[in-house]
Amino acid sequence: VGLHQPKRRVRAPAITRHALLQAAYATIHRLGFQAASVDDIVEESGVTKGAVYHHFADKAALGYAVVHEVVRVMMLDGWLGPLDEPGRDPLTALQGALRQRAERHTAVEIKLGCPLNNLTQEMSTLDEVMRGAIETTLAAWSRGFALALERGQAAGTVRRDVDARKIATFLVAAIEGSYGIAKGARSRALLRSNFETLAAYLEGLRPGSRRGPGLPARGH
Amino acid sequence: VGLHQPKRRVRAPAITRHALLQAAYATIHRLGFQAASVDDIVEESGVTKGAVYHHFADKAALGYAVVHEVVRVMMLDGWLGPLDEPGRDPLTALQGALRQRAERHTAVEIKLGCPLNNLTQEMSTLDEVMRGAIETTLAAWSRGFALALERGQAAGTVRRDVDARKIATFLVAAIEGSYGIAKGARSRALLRSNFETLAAYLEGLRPGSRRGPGLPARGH
Amino acid sequence: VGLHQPKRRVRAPAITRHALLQAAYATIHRLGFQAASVDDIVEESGVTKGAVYHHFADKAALGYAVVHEVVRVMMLDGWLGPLDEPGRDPLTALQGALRQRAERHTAVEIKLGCPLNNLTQEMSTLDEVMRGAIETTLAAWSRGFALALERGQAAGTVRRDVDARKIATFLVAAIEGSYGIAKGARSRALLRSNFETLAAYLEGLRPGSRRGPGLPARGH
Amino acid sequence: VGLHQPKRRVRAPAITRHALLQAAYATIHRLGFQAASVDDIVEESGVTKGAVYHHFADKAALGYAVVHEVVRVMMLDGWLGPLDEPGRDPLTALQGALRQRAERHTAVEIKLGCPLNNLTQEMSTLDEVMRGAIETTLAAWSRGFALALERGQAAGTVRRDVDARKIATFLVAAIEGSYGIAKGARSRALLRSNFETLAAYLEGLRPGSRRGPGLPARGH
DNA sequence: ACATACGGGACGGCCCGTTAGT
DNA sequence: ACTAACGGGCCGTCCCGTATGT
Repeated sequence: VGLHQPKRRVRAPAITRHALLQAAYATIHRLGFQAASVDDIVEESGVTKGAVYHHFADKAALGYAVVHEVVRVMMLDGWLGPLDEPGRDPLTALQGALRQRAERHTAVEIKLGCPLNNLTQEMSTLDEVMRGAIETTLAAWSRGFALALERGQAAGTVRRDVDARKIATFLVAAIEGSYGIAKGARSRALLRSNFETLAAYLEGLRPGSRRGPGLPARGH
Repeated sequence: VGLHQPKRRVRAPAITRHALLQAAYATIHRLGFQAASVDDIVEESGVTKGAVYHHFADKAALGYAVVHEVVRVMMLDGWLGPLDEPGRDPLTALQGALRQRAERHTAVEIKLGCPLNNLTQEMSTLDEVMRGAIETTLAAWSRGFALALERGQAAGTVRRDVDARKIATFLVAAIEGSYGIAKGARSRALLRSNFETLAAYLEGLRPGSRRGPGLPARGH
Repeated sequence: VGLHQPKRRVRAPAITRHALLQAAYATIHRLGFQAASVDDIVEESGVTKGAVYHHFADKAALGYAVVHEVVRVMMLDGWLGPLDEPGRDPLTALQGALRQRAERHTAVEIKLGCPLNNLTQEMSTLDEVMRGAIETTLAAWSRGFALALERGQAAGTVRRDVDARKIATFLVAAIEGSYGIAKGARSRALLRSNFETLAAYLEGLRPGSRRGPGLPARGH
Repeated sequence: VGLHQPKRRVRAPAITRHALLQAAYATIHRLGFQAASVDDIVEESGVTKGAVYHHFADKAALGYAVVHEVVRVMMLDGWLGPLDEPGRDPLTALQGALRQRAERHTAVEIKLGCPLNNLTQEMSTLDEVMRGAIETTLAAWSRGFALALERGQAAGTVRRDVDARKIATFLVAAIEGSYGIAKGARSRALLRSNFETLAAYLEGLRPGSRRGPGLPARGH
């Protein structure tokens, strides 16, 4: 009785910090930023509160770091990564990504929604710094799409009479909106349907396309 | 001594309830559901906390009522109302609504985002009942779009080879996504751009359309 | 088991507030403002934390109220009250008060020191509002002494060639200093000695006094 | 990766200890003992927390050392030093010191008060060991005054019919009280006024003094 | 139908001290 | 001798809900 051995004491700041970021990311994704208490994150990460406030000035700073170091990387890797594969035109790559996404997500992921979108709606009016971090991520994402489309235009795989940047921001909005609606309806079918519609829309961006930007064919 | 007269005593339950709903809506729109404390709402409404818990079981119940009685009505009136005007085909009506929206919103409204979208992302994983209220609203909205498109198809103003319901849900997602992105970037220009892209997309749904569902023309 | 009846619920705001002020005064006197935790005060008063933050905005506001409503009244009643007795010249009254004070204080009171002096030294650099409350009290105290001395000068019981206000502030300083030193040395003898010296000093303020403001005679 | 050079490594224990004491003194003077966190002192001193707990057992021990090695020396040097000058009688020396003090202090020093007095009121009920350190300092100070007065009595420059020790403790109390009141009122004028009154009082201690222990003359 | 006093329970954020490491 | 990661605990604040009273 009374023998509760002291904690691990491993002295590995980088690992501790990383564990903290991951736990914070997961908890915030699950509960939202405000509902995720520091104690929740502490429990999830296995480190102590003292460590949290050693590595981060306050809960907000932890949140910023999560956006910059976890969410941003995750989003850009996930959506811009597929566009970098050589030998594939951007439209095909994007369509492939959309198709994969809807299926690959677990049920809970669909239920939890896109972490970036969640944070945007919850926090961007409450914390200007976090909004900045979010905006930076959104801008990088959109710019990645725009650059890919412009490369496609230069290579002749994307119609040249469209505004690549405008389409890029629309894509981001439509993707986030789809995640958002699917979260609200808790429905993978909805996410899939919207991603299909978006893929069809992309089809219309190909140079030869007659009827133009695709429309979802009748009868599912 | 001890003489400090109490607040107004106006025994008007309906008025009190209405004031409460409006104040709750405004405060939740401004701060989010969790950050909006009951005391905030009390202050905004001018009534007292006793009145709140007389009319509503708890803060959650107040939130549900806000979704059902304020947000839902506001959304459906705003987006489905224009479709009911006689003599206008649904596509033109929708394009008109999109054009108006981007301009009519005040700067703070753009900053605050769409209340329904905010609530969806913030709350639908935290409160299943509220998610239900949200889903109901989203479904009604989407169904309104679908019905209008189908009427258009029957009337010959909308192409018949497209899935009206699928397009309807896509429209809802794209609209909400656009509000969300614009909120994150705090940019009316972004909202306008996306709504223009969406309007162009709708253009492609007209029967005679050559190039198909419109694309944003080059050069701003 | 598990039957712990709810608290009293007496609904007597004035009494609650008074209990809070008294408990806060006592706890702050005992521990100092910073070391007196709100929980200490809650425990001492018997009310709950919710009640504290209903009656006072924060801990600081409670502290201000203690200064204004407890400490100030206590100091002014204690030191200026004796000067109001009719038929006694101010010097005699003051000398009497000094004599009584040193003896009447309990050992713990001497150990705890003068609450006003404690707060002055602990808090007046940390909280400007509290310093204001303290300064107000000190000024009222000093002014009370000055007015009494001036009345004495008018009545012929106090020498007219001295600056009453200057002497008044000196008396306040000497009294507070004596409490402070006695607290540091935890010695009633020291408090008594200094009050005697001060009483002798006052003797020299009488009109006829030859050798002038008294000095402590040799040989205790 | 992971390359971020540690702080200066200067292996100079005596210097480190001295820097720590000075920083602790300054920080405690500024904020009080309790409000001065170890991290504050660490930042002010430029050393690290490890160094603090290498040189001192805990925060309290650092505080004791500050009293013994900084505050005590400073007080005794400042007030007893002037009395050691050869060829000056103690009363004149003390009057000179009083005159100088009020003027020489910077505005912030007056605002911060006498460190010994601050510590006395804040800490002597909370920490018995620190109270001991304080009492020792006060006793030495008082004894220094008493010895000087007794030397004056032997030399014929101070009246022999007064109790030197009693006057000495009174002087200490009046000085500390004056600092305390001036701090509370944030007023140099008040400190000056009291020191003048005290100087006049000392005048009455001279052997030939007619009117006796001086009183502040009328008119400013 | 409403007003206000109040109960109780978290939560964010220090803050002191320890210890693995150099 | 000194650094910095970390442990654990407490404190002020706020917040939701209840209950008494009008």
